[in-house]
Formats: sequence, C-alpha cells, structure tokens
Amino acid sequence: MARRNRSGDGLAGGAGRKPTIYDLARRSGASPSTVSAVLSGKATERRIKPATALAIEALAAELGYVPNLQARGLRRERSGLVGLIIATHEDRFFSSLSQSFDTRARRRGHCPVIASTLRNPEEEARVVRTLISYKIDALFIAGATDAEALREICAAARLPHVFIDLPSLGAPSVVTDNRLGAERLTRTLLRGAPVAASRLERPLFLGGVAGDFATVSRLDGFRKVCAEMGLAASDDQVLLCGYDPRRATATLEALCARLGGLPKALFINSLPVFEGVLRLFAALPDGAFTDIAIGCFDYDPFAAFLSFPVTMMRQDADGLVDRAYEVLDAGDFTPRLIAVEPRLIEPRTLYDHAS
Amino acid sequence: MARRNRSGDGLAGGAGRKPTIYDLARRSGASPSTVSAVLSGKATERRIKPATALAIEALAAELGYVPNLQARGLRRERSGLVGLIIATHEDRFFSSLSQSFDTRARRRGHCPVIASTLRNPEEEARVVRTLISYKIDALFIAGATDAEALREICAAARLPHVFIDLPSLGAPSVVTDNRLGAERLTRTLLRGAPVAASRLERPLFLGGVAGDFATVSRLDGFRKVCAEMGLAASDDQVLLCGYDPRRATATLEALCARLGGLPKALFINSLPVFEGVLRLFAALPDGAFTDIAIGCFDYDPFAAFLSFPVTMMRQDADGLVDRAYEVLDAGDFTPRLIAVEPRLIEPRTLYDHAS
DNA sequence: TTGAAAGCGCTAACAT
DNA sequence: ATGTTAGCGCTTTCAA
Repeated sequence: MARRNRSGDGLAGGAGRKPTIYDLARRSGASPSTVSAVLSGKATERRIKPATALAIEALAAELGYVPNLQARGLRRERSGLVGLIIATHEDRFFSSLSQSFDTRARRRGHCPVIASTLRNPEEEARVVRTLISYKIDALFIAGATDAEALREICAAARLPHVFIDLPSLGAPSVVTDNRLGAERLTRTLLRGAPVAASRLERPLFLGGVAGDFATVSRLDGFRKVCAEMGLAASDDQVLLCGYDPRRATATLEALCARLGGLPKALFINSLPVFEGVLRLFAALPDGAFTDIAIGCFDYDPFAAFLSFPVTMMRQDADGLVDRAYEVLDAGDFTPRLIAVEPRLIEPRTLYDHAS
Repeated sequence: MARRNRSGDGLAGGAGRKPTIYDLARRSGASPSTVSAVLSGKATERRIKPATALAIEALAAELGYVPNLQARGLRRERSGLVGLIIATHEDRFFSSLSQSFDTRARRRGHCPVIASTLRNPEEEARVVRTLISYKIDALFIAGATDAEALREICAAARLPHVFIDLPSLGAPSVVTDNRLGAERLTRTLLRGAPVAASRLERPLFLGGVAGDFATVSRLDGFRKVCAEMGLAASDDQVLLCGYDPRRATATLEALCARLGGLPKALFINSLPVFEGVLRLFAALPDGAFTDIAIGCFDYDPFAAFLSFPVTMMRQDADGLVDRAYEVLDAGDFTPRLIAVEPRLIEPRTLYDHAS
C-alpha cells in the first residue's frame, strides 16, 4: 500500500514542491526502487533495461529532479560529508590547507566542511560534536588546541579521524617535520652576511606555546643549531607568547625596551606572530629594522618580500592532506606519526604555486 | 505498533550502535515524542514535567546520546546548514570573509559550509547544486564568475540567497563601494611625494576582468581621479589580465619590456595580481622598484609592509557578512544593491584587527 | 528485469 | 502532561 498522497494526482508536478523519486516513479510508470537505482548510477548493477533507464533520466532532467542527500545519507548511513578543523581562516598556512582539502575532497566526490575554532578548546569540542551530529564520514583535525579531547570525542563516535600538523598520541597524525625545518631555517637565518656578527649576538625565538608539539620541535631545532654555532640560546631569548598578534607585539616591545633595541636575528614561530612583529615595526622609524634578518616558520607570499631578508619555511599543505587521505583510504587507524618535509623559501624568492 | 526491533532487547545499549530517541524512550519509560521534545529544547513548550525532562536529559548524557541532524533536517525540512561560495581560500579578502561568516553562522546556531570554486563557472554550478542537494537553508555567494547562472539555480530551488562582493542583477547583493574606494585609493597613490612627478607620468591599472562588476567600478574610480588630475588613462595603461598571479607577472613583464622600465605608480586590482607583481620584482635587482608606489584594492597585512609605499583598500568583511545576514533575516529578496564602504590603509600603517 | 515494503532517526499532528 | 502514529525522501532486501 502506498504511503504518500502528496503532490496531487500526478499532474500537478510543474511548479509545486520539488519532485521526488516517487513523482518520477508515478510519471514514468516505473517503481521507486527502479528510479532510485537509475538515479544513483546503479542501473547496470540492477540490470535495468537501458530504455527504462534513459526514460527515467530524461524525465528527471525535465522535471529538474535533484536528489535529497539528507535522505540518502540517513538511509545509507553515509553522508558524503568530510570535515576539516582549522584554527583560523586568516592565516596562509591554514588557508592553504583548506584549499588543498577543498579541492581533494571534491575530486573524490565528498563534500568538504571546513570549520575554524580560533584555538578555543570548548569551541573545538562543540564544533566536532556538531559535525558528528551531521554524520560526517571522516574528520581531519588541524590546529587543535586540545587534541586528546577531540580524539576521544571522535573515538566515542567511531568516527575515522586523522590529525594534521598538530598530532595526537592516540591517532594517526600527519605532521610537518618541524625539527628538520627549524634547523634549516635557523641555519639560513644565522649564516654569513654583512651583519652576521651582530646577528649572532642574540638570536631570538618568538611565539608559540610551551607544551605545544610544533613549538617544542621547532625550538629543539633552533637550539641545536645555535649550539652548533657556539651560541647560547638562553631562556630570555625564547619568548613563547602564544599565537596572538597583539601579544606578540607587546612581548617584543617589552624585550626591545629591556635590550635597548631590536634583536638582529629573529626566529618567528608562525604567521600571526609575524603580523604582531610587523605591527611593532610599523611604529618604528625606517632605519630601526633595515639590518634585521628574520626566519619565519610558515610561508606567506607577501611576507617573503619585505625590506629586510625574510627566510620562510613553507609547510607542504598538499602533501599533508594527501598523506592524511591516504591514511583514510588505507583504513589503518593505529596511532603513528607521518612526517612531511617543509620547504625553505629563500629571501626574495617568491614561491610559485605552479611549479 | 512499534516499527523497530533493533538495538536488542533494551539492555544491549552500552557499546552497540549509537542510541536513538527510541532507546532513550524505552529506557526512560517515556515516549519518543516526549524524548524528542526534551532533547530539542521544546520541553516547556510541550509542558513536560520537569522531573521527566531531567530524567531524560540525564539518561541522554549517560548514554552519550547525540541527535542525528540528518534525520532532524529531513523531517523538519530545515537542515541548519548555510553555505558560502568563495573563489579561493588562499586570498586574504576571501579568507576574512570566510572567518566572518564562520563566526557569525555558528553564533546563530547554523552550521557554515564554505566552498571554493576557483573562478570556474562549471565548478560553481556543480558546487551550488551539491549544496542544494544537502538542503542548505540559505546561500551566500561571493566571488562568483557567473552570478546569473547561480542565481537561476538558486531561484529554481527556492533557495534564499544573497550575493556578496560581486552582485547579481536579480537578487539582493551586498557589495563594497568599489568606485568610492578606487577613487580614494587612486588619489592617495598619486598624491604629493618626492617622486610624484615621475609617478604622474603613466599610472597603470593592472588586473581584473573587462566585464566584471568590481573591475568596472574600480576602473571608473581610477579614471575619474586621473582625469581630475589632468592625466590621461589611455588604454595601454589599463591591463585587465584577470586574477591569476602568473598572468599578472607575464603581463607586467611584457609592459616593462615595451616601456623600458617599470611604471612608477601602479593600481593593482586584487591580491593575487599583487602576488604576480611581486614575482616579477623578485627577479629584478633591488634598485629597480625602490621608487615605485603601489595602491592595491584589497588588504593583506604583510603586503602593507613592503619596501615601497603600498596603500591598500581593505574591504569590510564583517560588514559585508552582517549586511548579508540582515537581508536573510528580513526575508526581503527583492533585487537591490547594498554598498559597504571599504577602508583605506595608509602605507606602513599595519591595520589592527582588534580596533 | 522489476516491484513491494520496511525502515534510517526524527518531529509534528492529533490524540488523550 | 504525554503517547500514537504517520511520514520526511531515500535505499535495500526479498519476491516475483
């Protein structure tokens, strides 16, 4: 017995509500299941007569049928949605990640859902729970503040998930080789140049969070190279002021006041921190920072072109996303760390996307 | 008569599949509709006894119940999803827009879905159709190449939609006051400075697309100010090379070859074009561009701090999204243009988000 | 080669 | 103050 009596007597079709497979079924003389099979590409699999299939497809086109993916998802227990958590959209690293993810997800026929949580742990948890409620099929987590909390939420929901950039101990994690990157960056930052002597005085490490995985590894690399060069990297040369531009400005300003000037070599941990540094510079006379050298972990095409040498370490967004998707495809969710090499961008060498 | 017989006999609950309101109903002795009401905040509305409500909530928490938003959406004919179309994530204007939208949508209890289409008309249409299939409740469209095609698709689906940045003639559109912005930007670009004389020679307009709304308005403003200052802006000073960085590089390079040098004043239409310009500069000796002045429509914090004066016109992303949401709230979808003033960022004045 | 019917998890009449 | 029931639009056995 038919359950539905909507959409009139079968002729109202035109302008009313949107047609469903039931409408198509009625008007094509086929059954809903046949229509369904045809419209979800299972025509051959179900051995639908080509003629019927064609007829149904034609009718669907004529009536402007569009499938309801909520209904399909509900029934199939597979939504086609895939999530990505990032800290913020306004950061070239994360937006590169978003772009890679967006393109790749769509290429596979998934629908990407990107959510920013502004480094707020409660917001992170809330957002992940929302995505789970929408029945996303998988989640990539980049820039999480409280990775373990999120891992737990995902695990409880049996949601396949992969961490990117900032790893979790209990799940597969694709991360940049921060230590290696930091070593190379520091080496370039401190290497021979007219002002090398003064640069070597007191290289400074600015930005990041003490416990944070990326910060720890990068600081490791920084310290190692300093030591190699016979330089101390004492505690007052390491200023972990988080990732907020304003805090970075204030922190660096305070340091300058104490030192009576800017440091000559500066390792900047992430782009937002770099923004904070520039805000301070904006308030200074031009001469104050002409002989400064900067290394920044993360790449921004404009930052690569300032009036003083800026060396950047560009994380491989495409590589990170590709590795993460490979984990998903393989279906092996044993915890492990997968490292992706970043790439050094020399001062004034504007990186070309097309390469 | 009960339809469902899954989840065992009512005790299996713990580790099996995720609990539904039916499970909660059985285990709390209440009916599914009561549980539903409680769990979607309609407890008082339905005059549920506080005790029952509390009990159900406790049980839900205990069992780790999470609502299935696909099912809810299907039933309510309201998904809670809201879409935003952008051209690319890797552009500070669009990522600011994304951030504004993300924050605001979430604040209202909506789930934002941001999709980039890389200025590809077919991709635009495809993506919009997908979002419609997911039953999004509304769509904001920014950076569309073929606005009218998208408008038509949305209209056919009766989907509330608002254009941002690039308007449609047939739908409400919130746009930056491009003309005004371009006038101000040009005026600042050309105003008195040591090198004013040479700058005034041949100001150049670079980037954008001939038919494109933003380009037309900005070019208008540019031309108007040039005329005011008694300057010609002949056709060979207007190079509409699209928005691709590589094309911008090539175009400017060709011009330089013809001119035997760089123009001294450059109006750059959008950040990707600016990226292209910098790629060319990267190949030149330092001296080649020390006396150049640049005005760029769109803001990037790092671009604001190059070694030559860069004036930027910052579009008000928050304002654009706020106006767009107001249109949605008002429910008035008559076609109209709503202008939002952009803001001039003086050279070396790094804009502070917190202001 | 196709149809009938159940049901995904939820909400909203309409009952009491 | 709460229970019963139909049904949102789709897919998927199972039957024929």
